[in-house]
Amino acid sequence: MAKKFTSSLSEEALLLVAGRFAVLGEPMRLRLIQHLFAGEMNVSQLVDATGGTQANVSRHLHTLTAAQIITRRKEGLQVYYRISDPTIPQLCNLVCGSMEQQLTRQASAFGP
Amino acid sequence: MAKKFTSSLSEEALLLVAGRFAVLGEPMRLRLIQHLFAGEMNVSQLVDATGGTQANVSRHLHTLTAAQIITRRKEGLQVYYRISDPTIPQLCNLVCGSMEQQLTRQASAFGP
DNA sequence: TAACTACATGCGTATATACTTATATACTTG
DNA sequence: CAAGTATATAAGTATATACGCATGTAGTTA
Repeated sequence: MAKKFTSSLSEEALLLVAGRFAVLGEPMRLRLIQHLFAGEMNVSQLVDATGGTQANVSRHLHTLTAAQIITRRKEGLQVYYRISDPTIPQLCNLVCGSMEQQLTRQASAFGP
Repeated sequence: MAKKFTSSLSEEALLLVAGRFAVLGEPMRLRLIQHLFAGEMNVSQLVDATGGTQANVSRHLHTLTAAQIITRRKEGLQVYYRISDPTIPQLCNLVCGSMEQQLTRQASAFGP
């Protein structure tokens, strides 16, 4: 059984969890993740898809890889990345739904 | 039906989602959230519980309130905060479980 | 081997933000 | 009203990090 965050956690574990949230807290990284939901892509494809510079995309991919959110697969000259952590889509959808609900509720405060 | 992050999202929505992750990406804020899982607490109690300064705790509580993760209830001289977004515990536990699994897998790479 | 392509990385700069100190505000009580 | 308490905020500093530019490295092809 997995240890639950809600029932007290060591400071060290808390820092790890915060680190993971922080990794997901950058728009460019989230953009990369979003594109990777469609399936495996190489760096050039991600550069085109996101409109970022090659250097910046590469760096963020490194960060995501270090966080074990995505994995690297080298094929000749290209490097393909894909999402390796199955909780990432759940996580994103959970947040997305929560945000939508918040905004809907706020919007309804201005009328029916 | 809530819009899913996994099926393409507007840039604006993506920024909002990133912002929420970023809010959860600070250790002190996560520490406050963790203590609030036990129930409603006022600022002084949170200062004691976390060991932070009053000013810093107050600022982070403001950030969490702005993100609609917690709500403020003023009672006389004290201000009580509590978690208002029900997805927060789910979110934290999801990440926590994922981290644990990662580390367990890594640990097992060093032998049985 | 030379030239080329895809990706990674070192370094500098700009910017965001966490934290501290000091002070302000809001409420209570004498 | 004065003094005290709980919380918020303003201003300054320190630090982290995202980004751009330049360059390095790995692999391919001529």
